[in-house]
Amino acid sequence: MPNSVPNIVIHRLPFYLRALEMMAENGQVVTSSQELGDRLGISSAQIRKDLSHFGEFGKQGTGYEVDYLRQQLRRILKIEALWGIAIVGAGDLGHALVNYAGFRERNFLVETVFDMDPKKVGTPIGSLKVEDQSQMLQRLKELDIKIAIIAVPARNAQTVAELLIEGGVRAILNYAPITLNVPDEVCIEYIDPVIALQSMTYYLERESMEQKRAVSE
Amino acid sequence: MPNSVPNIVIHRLPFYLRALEMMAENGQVVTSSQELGDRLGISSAQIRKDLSHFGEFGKQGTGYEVDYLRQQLRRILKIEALWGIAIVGAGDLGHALVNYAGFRERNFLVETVFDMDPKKVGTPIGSLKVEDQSQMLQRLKELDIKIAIIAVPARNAQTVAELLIEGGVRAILNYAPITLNVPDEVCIEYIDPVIALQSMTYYLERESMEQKRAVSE
DNA sequence: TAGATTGTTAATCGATTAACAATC
DNA sequence: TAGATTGTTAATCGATTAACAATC
Repeated sequence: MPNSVPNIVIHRLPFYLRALEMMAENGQVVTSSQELGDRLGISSAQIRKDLSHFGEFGKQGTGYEVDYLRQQLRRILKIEALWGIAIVGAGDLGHALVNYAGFRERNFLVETVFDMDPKKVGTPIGSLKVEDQSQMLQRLKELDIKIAIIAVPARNAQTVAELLIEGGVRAILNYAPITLNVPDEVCIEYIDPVIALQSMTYYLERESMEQKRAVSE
Repeated sequence: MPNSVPNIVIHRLPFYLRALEMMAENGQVVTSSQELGDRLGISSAQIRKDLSHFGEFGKQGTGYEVDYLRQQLRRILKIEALWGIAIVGAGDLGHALVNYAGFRERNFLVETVFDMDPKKVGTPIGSLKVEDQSQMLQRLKELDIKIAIIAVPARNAQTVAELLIEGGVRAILNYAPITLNVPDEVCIEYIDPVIALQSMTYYLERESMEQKRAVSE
């Protein structure tokens, strides 16, 4: 794949888009790499460089039209049309995810939610009903689902991932606190709040006299 | 700050730790940079290099003692003792976070949860009661809270962040879909599932005949 | 025209990796 | 001893930034 765009650039584009969406909401018509950079804590040069991988979207002297750049970024990220997603795991987290309005607002539609616990199967969450995980393979194919979110305990996550992939899923957002093994052609992203906290405590000082007692093991 | 460890290295350490915790659970006594790397999809050289910023933890010929390296990483990340955290926002997400057992298991204790909605104040979540956001400043100081999680709508997030910082918070995990402006000395990490999804769709193909219709604006 | 800002180049900076002596 | 694996060096690779001609 010659001249492929660096992954790190792709990961910044959604942040550019998010800032542009907000500007558009506020009725702002044009912006500049300088302004975007200030908002996002990124240099203006980096923003121009990143965008230059995909074409020329601005005008010298004036900057970028918010609406146009927003449309272009949506096209580049392939999020102009709706993507259906499946959620696996109907615990507290699964519930919160199914009910999260931000997916629909930003063109992702939660089409189905699965759980392996017979007591949960059939119970309603929002407008959906929890489906049986044993039917997952078949249902994923029926619905032509390409994106899934894993919200099951760590010990089940690898098995679930394999089942998802067998069912045709090509992008996985994994909330289980474990690194998964997936083929190269499958995209995977991780969300683990504890990992995020742990990389901040490094920078904190333990200053208080009375340290809180550690959990005994 | 001479010779400071790159931020990207700090961000990998929690993943090393998470893998080691799992090995320890399985009763594994020693590991190698090779094995850790294979598990995490990272080169063995990178793992050795990362660790070398902090000292020598292995033995030539045999590798690393799982338990020892785990202890050292906990010390480096300053997570040997318990950290108290506050959660702001008692919606679906706030609920899921307060009830998430993974915090306690990994040495973070949710000490309090706030909301600005009078109807939510006083209601129980797990063993906590939702507190009034107007009391937040005072309560943060009383409890000596250094770490907080923002789980409020985007439009309120900046104000909440400023209040948290005024209350002494030095590390913020922000779930609101907006980039926040905080002073240099405050750590901030972001979790936005939609951003994670959007950087995966770039790599997906729109192959199906019938594209799902986009949301109209 | 004067001022502003883009897109792009080249230089700089930083991170990753290959390789290997040291040594368990 | 032979095999394995560390910690570290130097080379490579890639990303960021400064600077500026082009031009709106």
